[in-house]
Order: sequence, then structure tokens, then C-alpha cells
Amino acid sequence: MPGRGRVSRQAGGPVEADVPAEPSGVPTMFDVARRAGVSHQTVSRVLNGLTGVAASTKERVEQAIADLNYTPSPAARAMAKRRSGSIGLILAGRPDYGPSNAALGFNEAARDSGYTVSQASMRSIDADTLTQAVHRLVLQRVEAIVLISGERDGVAVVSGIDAGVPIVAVASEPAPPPEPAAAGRPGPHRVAIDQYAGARLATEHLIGLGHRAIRHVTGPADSMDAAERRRGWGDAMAEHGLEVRDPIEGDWLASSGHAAGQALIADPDATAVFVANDQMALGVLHACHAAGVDVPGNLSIVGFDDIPEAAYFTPALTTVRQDFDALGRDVMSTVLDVLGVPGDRGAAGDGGVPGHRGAAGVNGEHPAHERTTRVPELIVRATTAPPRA
Amino acid sequence: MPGRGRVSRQAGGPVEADVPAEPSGVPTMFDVARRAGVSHQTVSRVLNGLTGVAASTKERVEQAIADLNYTPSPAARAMAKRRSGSIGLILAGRPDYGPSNAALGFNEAARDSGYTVSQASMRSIDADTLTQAVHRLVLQRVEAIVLISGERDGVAVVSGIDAGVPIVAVASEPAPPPEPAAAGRPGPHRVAIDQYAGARLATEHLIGLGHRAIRHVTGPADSMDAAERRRGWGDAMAEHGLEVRDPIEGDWLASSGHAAGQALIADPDATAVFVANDQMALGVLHACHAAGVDVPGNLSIVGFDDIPEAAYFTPALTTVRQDFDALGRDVMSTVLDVLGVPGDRGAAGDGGVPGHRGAAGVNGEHPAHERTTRVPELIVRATTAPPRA
DNA sequence: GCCCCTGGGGCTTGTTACTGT
DNA sequence: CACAGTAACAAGCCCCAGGGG
Repeated sequence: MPGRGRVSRQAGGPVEADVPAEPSGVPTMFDVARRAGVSHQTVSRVLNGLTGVAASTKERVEQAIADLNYTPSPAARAMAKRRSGSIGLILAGRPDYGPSNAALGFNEAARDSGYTVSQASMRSIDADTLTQAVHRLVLQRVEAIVLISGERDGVAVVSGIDAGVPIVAVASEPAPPPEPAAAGRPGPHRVAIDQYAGARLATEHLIGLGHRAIRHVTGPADSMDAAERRRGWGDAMAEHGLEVRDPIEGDWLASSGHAAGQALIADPDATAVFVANDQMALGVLHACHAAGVDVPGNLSIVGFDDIPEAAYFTPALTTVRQDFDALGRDVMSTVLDVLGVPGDRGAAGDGGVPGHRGAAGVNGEHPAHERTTRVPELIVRATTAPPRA
Repeated sequence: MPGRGRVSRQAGGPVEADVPAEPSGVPTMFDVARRAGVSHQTVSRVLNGLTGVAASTKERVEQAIADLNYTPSPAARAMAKRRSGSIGLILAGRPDYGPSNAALGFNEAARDSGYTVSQASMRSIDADTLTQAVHRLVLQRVEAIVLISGERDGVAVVSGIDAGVPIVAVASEPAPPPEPAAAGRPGPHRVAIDQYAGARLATEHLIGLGHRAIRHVTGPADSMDAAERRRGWGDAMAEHGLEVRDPIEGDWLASSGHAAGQALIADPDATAVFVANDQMALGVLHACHAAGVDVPGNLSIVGFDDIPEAAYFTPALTTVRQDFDALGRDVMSTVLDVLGVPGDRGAAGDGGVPGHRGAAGVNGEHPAHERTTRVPELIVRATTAPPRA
């Protein structure tokens, strides 16, 4: 079917009739221009809010736009502007409470800044899948890539890729010293909630109650959050002159918490435990119930995250609350920073993609950002009490 | 800075030198063509895997592509092909276990089919926000929109929008009779897990244990899943000649389950309760513990969803497991269906966007899909037992 | 003469730079 | 100067014509 009825440039010759050949498909700038009796360039000027268009002309164009239900093609715009206006989000691993909420916060913040989010979620976090995801996003010409996944290896994998676009990762550990192989190329920008501080909060709460034998159930070895929480616990213990016993390793799941709980029960000295997340704390609680260990009478427990269910554990869980939503927003504001977009100018209008001047170039001539300012909050409930004398 | 050093069509005249003017920015097809000594069209053919390119030529082109690190511009491709290759995903409401996992499953399935996912998540689910999200995605020229949000109103809102692209919603209730206002325009396609069947499973399990006074704690009134679960419970009760008492309304959160639990405890007759999700069941459990009600001795409890923590509640929760991951994949396969993409031909290759012939047109000339085939599974644990005689 | 390749030209929808009254 | 239009350009895809065997 040749000639879809679109007149491309309306030859100057005799116009055949008054019927302006109603375009069949999606209307284009030219259709609008024809209807408004102006050139397509004037339409463009109106669309982009440029000056130099008479009010009356502008009105006619806007009317034509409304009549035709015209909306500019993002593909054409992206091509001409050489900007996709989209950011890639990689959400790797189980969609737990934390990552999901951080992703949500990020998503909303991105939208508020006029960016589109191209999401590449994946359950697995192996290097191959992750690398592929990054490449796919690069192929999509996203302007930045965000990685939400606590796994150290994930961040490391991403660090090893020369994506050509800035990468912002949720990563609570400071960046490792750069490998010589990655000379000149800074690692991803890092944003996080201060896990270390949160862990100290939890531990010091227990110490303040009078506990001295405080054990720790960690998250998986590969998790940076887990490592930071462990470090916070260890430092707090050491500073108070308390013995830093070997922690028990878990994997974030309640099942591992259950196993850890059984190990704890076998330890006659322990009077308290700081568990690295709420799900595992639930598992510990379960083990205690099964063994007839009274909580908090025989064992005090502090969790981490404050998932919505924590208040309804039995007993209600003392834990450390993190603001994941804010974390997501922090990630987006870091992205804007790195992209050199001025201020928090949320493009409230019609989703106009914010114009930016490429400030920091590719992955930043200046060193990568590291933001770990946000501090969690201790929520005291019913699983903690002074140790029995 | 005029003339970015890109020669557009290599005039037939005298070539000034052997230096082929290394392009500064992102390489284009023309750069590849020049380097391989062929025309841009041949490059295109190689890229699209079309026939009609000699093996040797193909190799040269591929070498040039590799040398220049060339990747085709998705914007240009989208424009030429008139297809964005992307699908919009609206994830509305709290990022709970179910929706998050369904979204993840969908995301992976979409990727496997060569589609990109543009995500518009939002915490709130009011009509305005939802409508805006749909419009934003339409502006992005997504080829279909997926809505994951159990709220009936959400689906209704979306149904009322003439998006111009197919909409697939996770919705367990059958479509309501079309309003006259929406004449001719079918509602969104609906995909779901069979909530009704799951609820019957739960209820019949309790009945089978000998319970007769089985209460129900529902999800929020606006939730279709909640309504279906309630219906399943009611029907099962009625069919067995048991009294269908007024259910207690909850809101999915553990807190409402806690309140419901207190109400249940005050009911001297009730020996069992079917709670519409696991979080609320946790709340009921919490209330029982607090009141010294033995579970399952005095009260049997069945939940719904089988969140990973359910096995570590105290006691371990008997519940109904749903395969959210599969639901997400079902959604994607429905999308493919609606878009008229043949079979499950996962474009395993280089993310080649699958070519499709627009079969079902806009939102389907044929009636909307309704798929509710997948049936959940009862997981019996420790919160259910025969009633005490 | 037909098939296998290859190339030219035009089209996609906007943006930007330069002209022209 | 204020306003509008023309031309070139962005980076691909597709139809068709044509060279070589």
C-alpha cells in the first residue's frame, strides 16, 4: 500500500481541493502545521516554548494540536536532541521490602524530574546476567544506569564495565581502592543509608539495657549492607570492651534465621542478639518459641529494616527502620547531579524532558559520588529488655 | 561548532586523503559502511540478518561494527520501524510480595521476548495519578500497557481511558458489563490467578478438618482479589450447608489482621478463620498469642499467598500459595497474544525486536482476553487442626 | 534471462541554523 | 527587532533499480 495519504511537503503547485487529506495514522508536526496554516518549524517553536511566535499564531497552533490530538514522537525527538530522556534501572535479586521500596521511590523521583525509567529486573544476580542487563540498557541509550542490589559482586561487576554512561549504585560500603586495570575510570557513584550507624544504634541499645554477651546474625557474605551492619555491631561491642564473638551467618531469609536461632539457643551465655534483618529475626523468634526460650526474658532480639509486619511479630520486634523511599529519591538526585542537571527543578509541566548541559561527561571526570548520609532510626518494641540478673 | 566531522554521503569527487575523518561522537551506520567499504544499506541488511549479503561482505561489516563499537540507535530504529519495542508497566500501590514478584516475572518475560519495559510505579492509586501514568506511557509510544494493581477502581479507571494501545491488567474478577459510555471499546484484557479456587481450597481444608464455624477476614473492599477470595469462602461454606457469617474487613496489613483477631477472639463460636492474606494472618496470630488463645487448638488459621516468612510464623502458617512469577509471565504472553506476535519465539539473539503484524489492532476488535486458569496450591502447616471436641 | 548481491534514493518526525520580510 | 519560513541534519528502514555471473 504505497502512499499512506501523507503529503510530505505540499508542493507549491495547484492544490487539488480543500480537503486537506486527513492523515490516517498518528499525526505529525506537518499535519499540525498544515492545519494551523504555518510551517512545521513554527509548530516546533510552539511545542518547545520558544520565543518568537505571535500570540495569535501560537493559539492557532495549539488549537490544531488539540484538534488532531497530536503528541510529538519521542523517537524523533530523541534522535534530533540526541538524548533519550530515560534512565535504566537494574533491580537484581529477590524483590524484598527494601529494594522494592527503594525502586519505587526512585521511579517516582525520576518521573518528577521528567525522566522515563527503563527497568531491567532480574531474579538472579550472576555476573553474566548483570553484564547483559547493563549492555541492554546501554543499547537503549539510557542516560544513566541505576543499580539496586546489595550484592557486592553486583556492584563490582558493574564497576568493571565501561558502560559509557554514568552508573549510580546503592552500595553501603565505601568503594574499594581502584584496581590498576580500571585506570582512570572511576567506579559507580554510591548512595546508601548508613548501615553502620544503624547497626551501632541496635547494638548500643542492647548494651544500654545491660547486655554483655550480644551475638550477631549476619546477612549473606556477599551483601554490603550485611557487612556494614556486622562492622557496626563489632565496633560497638569492642568500644564497650565486650567480646566480639563470631557471628552466625544467615542469608536474609527466615529459614536461615531459624537455623541461627537454634544455634543461639545452644549458647548458654548469649542474652541478646542483633539480627541483620527482620525476616531472619522472625526465624530466630520461631526457634525460640519452639524451644521454649522466652523473648525477651531469656533472649533479647533486635532486627533491621522495620518491615510492616515487624510490629506484629510475637513479641513485637524491636528493630531499625530505614527510609527506603528516601533512599530511592537520593539515588535520583545523585543521578541528576552526575548528569549535571541543575537543582531539583521537577519538570512539573507536560513532562518536558529537562534540558541539561553534559557537565560531568561520561562517568565523571571528578571522583565518584559517595553519599551515606541518611541515618536509620531505632524502633523499640517488645523483643528487648534488660537481661535477667 | 559546525560540522562535527561527519561526512554524510561521501561525494563522488576526489577523496582528500586516506584519513577517513574519525567520527567523534557515537558511530552511525554510515561510519560502519565507510569503514567496511560498502553502502549503509548493506550494513542495515547485516544488522537485520537479512539475506542477500555475501559471507565475506558480512564479515567485513561485522568487523567494522566491532572496531567502531557501533550499536544502532534505538530512536532511529523506532522511528523508521514505527515501533518503540517497549511496553509500559504500571505498578500501583504498596510494593507487596505479590505485585513485586508478578512485576519481576513480567519484566523477565518481556526481556526474553525482546521488549523493553518502561516502568511507571506509584504508591498511590487514585484516579488522577493513574490516568496520568497511562497518558505518560502513551506519549512514550509504548505498544501496550500492563497494569498490576489489585484495586478494582484502578482497573476501572484504566478501562475508561481510550489509550489507543492494548491494556492488560491483572484482575481476578471478571469484567463488569460494559457501560454504554464505553460503547464498542472493550475493557482491558484480564489475567489472574484463580483467587476463587484458592479460597475454596482453604475453606474446604478447614471444613474437611471438621470445622463448621469458619469466619473470614477479607482484604480491602476495593480489591478484586479480596472479593474473589471472599466469594470462594462464602460459596464453599454455603455448599456445605454452613452458616456464612459476616466477614471481618481488613486492609491487607498486619495491623488490620490484629484488630480482626481481637474481634474473632470475642466470638465464642468460631473455631477457624480463613484470612485473606498472610500479613493479616500474622496479625491474627499476634492477637491470639496476646489473648492466650491457642493456635490451632482453639482456633485454626489459614492465610493466603505463602510469603516466604509464612513458614516461620508461630506456629507455621497453613496458607495458599500463588505463583506470582508465572502470573507475570502469563501477563506477558497475553500481551504478545494481543499484539499478534506469533508464538513464544523468545528473541534469544541480540535483542532483536520481534517483528509482528498488527493482528488485533488497537484494543482488540475481538473481545478482551480473560485468563484465570492458574490455580493456587494449599500448603498445610501448623496453624490448622481439627476443632476440639 | 534469472539469481545473487549491492547501492541509490526516499521516508520516518523532529530540531537547529540560517534567511527573509 | 519581531516573526515566520527554508534547508540541512539526526540515524535508521524499505522499495526498487541495476551490475555481475
